[in-house]
Amino acid sequence: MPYEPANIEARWQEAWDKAGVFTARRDADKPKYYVLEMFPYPSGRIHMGHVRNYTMGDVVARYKASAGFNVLHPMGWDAFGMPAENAAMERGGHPKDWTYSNIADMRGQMKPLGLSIDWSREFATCDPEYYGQQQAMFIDMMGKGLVYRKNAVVNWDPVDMTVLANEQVIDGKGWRSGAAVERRELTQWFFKISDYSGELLEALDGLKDWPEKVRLMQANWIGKSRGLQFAFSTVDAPGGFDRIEVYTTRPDTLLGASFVAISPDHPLARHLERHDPKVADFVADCRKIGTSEEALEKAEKKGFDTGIRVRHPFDTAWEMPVYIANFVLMEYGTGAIFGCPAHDQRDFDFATKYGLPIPSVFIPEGTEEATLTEAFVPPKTEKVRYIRGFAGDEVQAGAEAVDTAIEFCESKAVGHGVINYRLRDWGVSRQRYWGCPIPVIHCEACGVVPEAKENLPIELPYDVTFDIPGNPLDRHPTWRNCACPKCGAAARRETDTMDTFVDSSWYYARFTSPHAATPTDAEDADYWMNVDQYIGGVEHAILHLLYSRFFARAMYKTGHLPAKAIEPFKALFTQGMVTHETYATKGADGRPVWQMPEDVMKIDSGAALRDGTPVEVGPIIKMSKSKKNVVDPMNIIATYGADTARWFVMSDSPPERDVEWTASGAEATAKHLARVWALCDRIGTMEEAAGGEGDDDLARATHRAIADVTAGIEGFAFNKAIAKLYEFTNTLGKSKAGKAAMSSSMRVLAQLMSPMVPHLAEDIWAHLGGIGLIAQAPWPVADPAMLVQDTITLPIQINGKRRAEISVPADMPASEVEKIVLADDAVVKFLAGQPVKKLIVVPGRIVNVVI
RNA sequence: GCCCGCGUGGUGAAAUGGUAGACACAUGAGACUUAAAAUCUCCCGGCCGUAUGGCCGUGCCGGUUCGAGUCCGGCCGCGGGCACCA
Repeated sequence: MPYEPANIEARWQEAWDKAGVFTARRDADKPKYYVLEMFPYPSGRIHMGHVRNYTMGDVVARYKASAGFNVLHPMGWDAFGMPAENAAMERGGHPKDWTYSNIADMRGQMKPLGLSIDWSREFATCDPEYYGQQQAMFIDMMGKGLVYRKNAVVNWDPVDMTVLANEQVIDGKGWRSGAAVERRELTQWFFKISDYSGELLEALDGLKDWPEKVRLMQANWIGKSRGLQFAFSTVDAPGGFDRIEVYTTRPDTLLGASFVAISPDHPLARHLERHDPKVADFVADCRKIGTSEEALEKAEKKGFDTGIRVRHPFDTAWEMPVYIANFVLMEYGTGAIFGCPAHDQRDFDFATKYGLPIPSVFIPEGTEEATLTEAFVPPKTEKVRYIRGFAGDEVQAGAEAVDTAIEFCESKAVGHGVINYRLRDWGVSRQRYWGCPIPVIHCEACGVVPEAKENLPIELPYDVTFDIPGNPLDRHPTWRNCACPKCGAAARRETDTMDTFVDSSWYYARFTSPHAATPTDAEDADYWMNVDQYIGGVEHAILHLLYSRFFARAMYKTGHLPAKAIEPFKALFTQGMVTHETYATKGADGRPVWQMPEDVMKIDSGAALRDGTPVEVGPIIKMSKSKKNVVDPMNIIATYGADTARWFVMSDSPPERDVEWTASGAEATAKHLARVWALCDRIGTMEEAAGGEGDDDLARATHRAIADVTAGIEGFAFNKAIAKLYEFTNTLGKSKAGKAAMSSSMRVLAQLMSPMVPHLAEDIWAHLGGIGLIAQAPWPVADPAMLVQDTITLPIQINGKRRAEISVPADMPASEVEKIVLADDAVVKFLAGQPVKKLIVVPGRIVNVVI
């Protein structure tokens, strides 16, 4: 019988459906296990990153179910966002129709993968049922003081008259219009995530099952620092600005100050801007840089001397200039800094550019003061000699010096020590249609008031068009005009929608009770939370995961989650990305036009489109819609079957590492699975009495395989689990054991393979007399007695180089091993009579003879 | 620019500080076949050598250690994130 995946896969998927194997129900008698993969954006096509992500989750879900857990494994759609509006603008149609049709397409592509998903819990974030509950929570959060409004800057395209995302700003120009982008200030909605800065940081220590690197990245993002806040008194400053407050994390370098720099958005800069055209020019120039931190940091550092001077707090005769500088952020600290060029490279460059002094505060121990060619910035733990210190020992580490400097300044009433966080409040306003409407009403009499809950959901109106840029909600009078829920007077609805990160910050909680009339159901949330294993791309290491951690706390505060769920993800696994080469042709304006891999042909001189247009082959980067370097897994499934696609993405590459997609290899996987099936077929037709040689060896190999594969799956080392499965398959194929032993081992092989290739595994199971569905059979357990080895091979090193090896009983004491080693022919020959200085025996591992 | 990660054969990779290259892919050689495909077997880091074997080898430079792919310091290259991409 040949291996026919198309045939068996459909059959087993039907069998699972019929038996309702994956429908999750609360069951107090079983331990629960909630496994979740980051839900996809419904672009319309699944890509290899999805296949990798969801297969990984499926392996865990199927394994845990076999191991006796009551598993919840849901799926949904992160369905709001810009691509739907872009599609509407480019091709016509409606974002809602586009999105739901994409969801239907993608569901149709995912189902053949045979994932053990409880599809009865599926929802999309653009379902009014979902976003209505999100609006209810927004209102609850307003009630708890977690929501506020303030001014914030956005990228403004003056030609298209629309707000641009950072991604839509390319080299300071709008992606469609090509117009120079301006910064514009708008009143926007914010979540007070900064209330939780300290807690979100400290709680990272408790996330033992998160990757260290993610915790580090989050810690750095929150950016706790201790420093000194103090004021410089000004000379020749306008009225009301007799002091400039600054914050510094290096108060120990106060005597190395050479200038003060304020943000272009600092109140003093704003004041000067109104009165001095030259300041206005400079500030306007600063505002041409995009709003992203990356753009600011990469921009040429520029300053404008305001002519205002400040007095040094320790010496009123010492005056320093005040610059407006494009690299000072208004959002961090006080929006003003003092520059210490000797010990900060950016300040050094600035001082060099504007001819400012560069006095050293400390120098390396054992050296003399010298003219610096770059800033001297040793680690804060390194001891240095303070030549312009004012507190503490002459020789001390930066960290101590900061503490003593703060103490000293406090005692002299020059400022006070403060804890500062880099984390900013979360701006959630988006001036776009395809998002969750912010459920707020602007009333002339009552001001800004939350919508009444009984009016929820505030649904998006369908009758909108995208022929004019801008937010269609703004120009939709019947939707916009409403009654004030407080006084009943005519009022206007908020037209901002929420950041799509809000949608993805609580979907995991909604899955526990996807159709509840409140955001969550207390009993369901209590039973299923937390997510035991969360799996997704490392690119979400900071924003999505931090926002989710905040949102879970906000949901606890508003009574929508139990206290135990404030850290919603018990364990996190960040899979590597699926990468691919990028391809671009040159557009009319010289900017790159990205091309799909399937449209590109490799030719001798490089690559080209089918019509011969030359294509530039770009860097290998994360597959992304915007760069079009995506590959369609559907043809792999059509040609070889889902099991081949699943096995292939799990084999070879470790799951946390990036993998570059290449077409080769899928065929080899299909061949292997066919070999496994052929082996099963052969065993099925064996004579009962045949063979019988080495039954015990096969049993040992089987238990070894159970132990190794189980360890591989538990440890997220799927590639190693698969290598062990290859090894075991080869052993089984060569075995001369009898039918009963072969058959039993083959069924174990099928079980061990079942998380990866569930359809083939079911078929083998059924073929060799397994009872019921393999999906419901208990996971095999290795007998420890079958794993012990009697003799082991010990390599012998001489001076760290391998020279010989010996075979000894596994439990031989070290003293015995030493004797055998020293008597070994090869060792004696190598020693050539030289005395042995040291003999290291690492039991069960290695012997090293030092001469 | 700042934060984080990664770098091992032709390729994907493996290796609690303990025999570098398990397990695969590709190439090559062979068996079967009239032939091809399929299947099976063998070789497969480099150099020297008939071989036992020897020397070199985990991006580069240095350090710790009896022993370093693994730990530490400094570089180089690539990737991720940088708050309005999802």
